[in-house]
Amino acid sequence: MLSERRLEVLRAIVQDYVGTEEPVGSKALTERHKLGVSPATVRNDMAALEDEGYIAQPHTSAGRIPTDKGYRLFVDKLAGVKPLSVPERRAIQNFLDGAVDLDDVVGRTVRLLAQLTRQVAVVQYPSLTRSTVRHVELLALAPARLMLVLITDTGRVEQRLIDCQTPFGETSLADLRARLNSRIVGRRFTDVPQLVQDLPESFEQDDRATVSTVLSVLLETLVEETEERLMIGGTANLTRFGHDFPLTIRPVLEALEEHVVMLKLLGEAKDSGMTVRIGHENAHEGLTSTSVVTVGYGSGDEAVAKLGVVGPTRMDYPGTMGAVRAVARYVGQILAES
Amino acid sequence: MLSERRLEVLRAIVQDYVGTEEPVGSKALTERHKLGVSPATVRNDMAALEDEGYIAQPHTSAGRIPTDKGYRLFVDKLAGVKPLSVPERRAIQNFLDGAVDLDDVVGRTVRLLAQLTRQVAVVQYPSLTRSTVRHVELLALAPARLMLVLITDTGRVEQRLIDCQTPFGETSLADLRARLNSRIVGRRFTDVPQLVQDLPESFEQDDRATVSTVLSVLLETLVEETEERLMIGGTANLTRFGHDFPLTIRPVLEALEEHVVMLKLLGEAKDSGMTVRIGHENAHEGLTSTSVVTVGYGSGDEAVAKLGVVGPTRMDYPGTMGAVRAVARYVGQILAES
DNA sequence: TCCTGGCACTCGCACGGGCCGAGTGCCAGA
DNA sequence: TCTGGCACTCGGCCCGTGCGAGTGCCAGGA
Repeated sequence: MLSERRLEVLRAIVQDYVGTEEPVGSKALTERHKLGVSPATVRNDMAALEDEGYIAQPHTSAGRIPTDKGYRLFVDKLAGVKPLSVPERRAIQNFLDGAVDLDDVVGRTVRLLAQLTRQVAVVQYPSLTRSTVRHVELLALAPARLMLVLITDTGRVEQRLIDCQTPFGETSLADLRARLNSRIVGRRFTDVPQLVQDLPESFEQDDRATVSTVLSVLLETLVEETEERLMIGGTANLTRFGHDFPLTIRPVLEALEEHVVMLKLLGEAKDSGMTVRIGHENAHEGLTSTSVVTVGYGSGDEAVAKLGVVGPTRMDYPGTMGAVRAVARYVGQILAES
Repeated sequence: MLSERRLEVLRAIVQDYVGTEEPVGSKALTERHKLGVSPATVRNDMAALEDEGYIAQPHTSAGRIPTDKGYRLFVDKLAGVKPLSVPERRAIQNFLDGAVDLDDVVGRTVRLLAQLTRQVAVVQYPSLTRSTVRHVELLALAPARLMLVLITDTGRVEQRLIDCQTPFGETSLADLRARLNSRIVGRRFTDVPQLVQDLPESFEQDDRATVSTVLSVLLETLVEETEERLMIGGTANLTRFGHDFPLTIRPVLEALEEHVVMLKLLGEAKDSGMTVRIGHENAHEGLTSTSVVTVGYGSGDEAVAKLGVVGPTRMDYPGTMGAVRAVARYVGQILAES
């Protein structure tokens, strides 16, 4: 177990390195922090910390920098979450209050997070897995061509074109529309499949094929709808990443563009509370030199989606965590109001 | 006026520089291109080209690189549009054919363009100013609560909730729906206002207020719908930009994130035909070291939106223009089919 | 008039040596 | 267990040098 002072040394190293972006040596440490001991003592402590794998030397005769493991210890034991200042909180609220619809809320949140943390912001759209069906509409565009319109309780609308093999009569259409709506309106997406399972059987032989087609398109649409979307912003902040540019940020940009990757990343985080994944803790290869801070947000007590930031492992963890948490809270409030 | 050969020299310089990314000298030029003259002659030509401002030397005793003006001449007079190969065309078609809805079409287009050109792709959603109404649906969610669903010929769907002061009967609703559709289906957004102007008068006194409300929401939606959106992708390609990294790409990333800026940029381009803006020809400051190749696309002969790529001024113009044009054509086809 | 070969010149860049200094590990003493 | 001292390491910086690509100019020839 590390002594109290050694932890203090580690904290000082992390803080200094985050501030200066340069390896920190024993002498500089004693000058900037009131550790109450001499550089020589600090050197011994540093050697111990290095043995344990918390810090490392880029090259002999250079200062130390924290390892992923070092940051992990820092985040878990040494750092708190730095609350935002009152003006910052007020600014967040003002900025988010101006949003007019869901897209706008998410867009503003992304910009806000990116600006506050000076890092890349990732905001997931509220998930629809818990959504319900508000209405299903079926329109005949042509004798053998239907349009299916699905309206969700979150206000989203999806439409699909359906080509049928055989023409579908107006009365059959009205019938199907009515039966569909009476069965699934107000029900959750996940419940729909079994609710409509036996529907084709109750139709005339001639219409069954078409009904089945319509149902399969409907189920497909529901599945697609529950697919999660996200918005990303602040990528320009990647330019403040490090010195060895192209190599570092290229994979990050690539990962960010693959929304699937990012969604998986968010999915791996805890549903409630804040998650910090540091460097190699991130499964995706392109993100092993980044840290990801995420938190769930929601209109009630349940988290409906997640948001967070992606930045260099050398980031200001307390400040970032504070900003992420604060933004998540305010977004939750906004969603609850609307 | 520049002689034929000097133009040829300029073309050779542009081609070599685009290929190697290094200043090109007179000797290398004569070796790689069959100019039929000696390096000394080429040197004289280069001096003349430099006097005219078409090429420049990064430093004395280095080769020449084209200036923005040089690229401009190259694009206008010396370069054609390089058609894509048959396999490439087939790949485009296959890739785009898999799209299920408008978002998917745009998303696939962005990825395709980014991959083909290895640059940043920008695709504007089909603008609705020239769009026509495919269908309007009115649903009663509650006695005094309606939902308006607007479907456009480009496949976009918008919905709005409408709270009425007085309940609106099912028959009136069906009536309004039918009359609305018969008047505006197939008509342009811009024509809709005058087409529905006198509609309230033909309804019972009791229903007029509601009809007016519905109409005003519809018109509002049409206006909002014409607001333009865009999707951007392939930003990872920025890492292949140049040598002096952070400074170059930071402003570009910032400009790309400001969709307003990009929309303005697209708006400045010609509506029909291809537009190439080189370096300082771009009004936005962050993009003065980039070239932007854009072209309109649409389902018919009219362009409904634009797409293009943003890359370094040192780009393969013929190839890029070919890819942009081809993608625009196929996207147009896809939109026309659906 | 235009092209060509030749020649002297310029200058960026890569290479190598030497110096400096920050930082280290170790050790003996308090 | 902490401290001061000391020798050592090694990366970064500065500088001088040599190389070579590239240039401009000029005189001669088609």
